[in-house]
Amino acid sequence: MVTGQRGRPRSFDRDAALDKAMLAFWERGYEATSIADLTASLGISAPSLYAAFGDKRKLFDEVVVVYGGRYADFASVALAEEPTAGAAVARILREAAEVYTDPAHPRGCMVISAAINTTSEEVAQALRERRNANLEMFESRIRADMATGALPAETDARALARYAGAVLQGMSQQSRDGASREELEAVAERALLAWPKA
Amino acid sequence: MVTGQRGRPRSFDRDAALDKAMLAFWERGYEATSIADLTASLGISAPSLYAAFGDKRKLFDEVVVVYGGRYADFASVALAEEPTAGAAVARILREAAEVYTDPAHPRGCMVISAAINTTSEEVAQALRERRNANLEMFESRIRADMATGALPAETDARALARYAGAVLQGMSQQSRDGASREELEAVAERALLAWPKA
DNA sequence: CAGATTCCCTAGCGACCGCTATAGAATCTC
DNA sequence: GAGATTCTATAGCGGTCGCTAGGGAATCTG
Repeated sequence: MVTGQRGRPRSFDRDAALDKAMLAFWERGYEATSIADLTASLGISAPSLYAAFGDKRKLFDEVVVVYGGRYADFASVALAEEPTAGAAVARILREAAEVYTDPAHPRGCMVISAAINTTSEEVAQALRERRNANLEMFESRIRADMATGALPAETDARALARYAGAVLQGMSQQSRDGASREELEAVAERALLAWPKA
Repeated sequence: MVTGQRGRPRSFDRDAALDKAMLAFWERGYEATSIADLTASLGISAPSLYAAFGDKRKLFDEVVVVYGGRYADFASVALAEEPTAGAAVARILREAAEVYTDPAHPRGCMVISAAINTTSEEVAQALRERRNANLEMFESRIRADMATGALPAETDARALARYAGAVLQGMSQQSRDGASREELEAVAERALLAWPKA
């Protein structure tokens, strides 16, 4: 006996709705995106949204997971695939210039911009921890290079990781302030000139 | 005949209240700072606030002016005083590391962080224009250096200005994410290594 | 088909938002 | 002193916030 779904089936595509919610949160941020905005964007009513996703906070948490897998993994992929931290950061900055200005979705990085100035400290903290986790990914990759000699042994790994993170965050802001892909690519190339030589 | 003030005099210091409002907006941003927050911080009731400052938006506009004069002028001062754009940017990044982490006030730059993700597009636009005006200040100073030969004639002035702005914005974000003054100073020194040689 | 189940939407809850009508308190001019 | 003026706070306006009760609609099982 196959346990088929009982009762009336959901009349909308949950994954498609999640995508629309992601675009809304990405564009306007967590707090400025109201439930009314979301129900309008997703084309469903509030009770359907709550039945499918729990509440606004849980919906946002799901959105962050989807976003991370689709638009933020390029960083950890580059860190894993490239032979050195420097090559990985170079690839990440160049890809960021492209992703942050892709007209297919809102500008910049959602993890960076969606929970600035929110009254919900929990949400702000969740994204802050994600950003700091990315910094630590950078840092440990830099330390690995220091061990192999790809970076000088006296490198300040934490400071170098912060530098990469700061450039990324700055590029995200610049993209939302109107910078073009070409301008961001020039920023990336400029920033890479400061990377320490082996 | 001196036209003395008629009627009951104001019972609070308007400038001191403006300072307190600045700290509140700086800490939490424009939208997340409610009138109730402000009346609590300033120690006055809502009608007194409205009588003295007009409305929330006008109060914020005044706050931005005060903030600009007290915490953001260091950039234009450096651009005017230092002999080259490079020297000015070096001074600005180093001073930013200090100002952004000064325990006497909230972290980071209010112009950068106070109107991200606001439903009031007017306020967001006002600060965005301020940021872009700063970029243009950088750019024209860079062009001046190109004219005197302090920078190569083929320098991409706009891209270089964007780079300086991106690093500043990134440092502001990093400071709000917990970076120490020393870490930001290291980021500044790292960033300066990418500045073009004459 | 009947009955159970699960979805859908309308309507509206209490809380907070920015803002203000109103009236009393304090200080001026005369 | 009287009266005009301008401050003060209480109390509350209409609107939006996140969220949900309640009842009808659609699809399941048997």
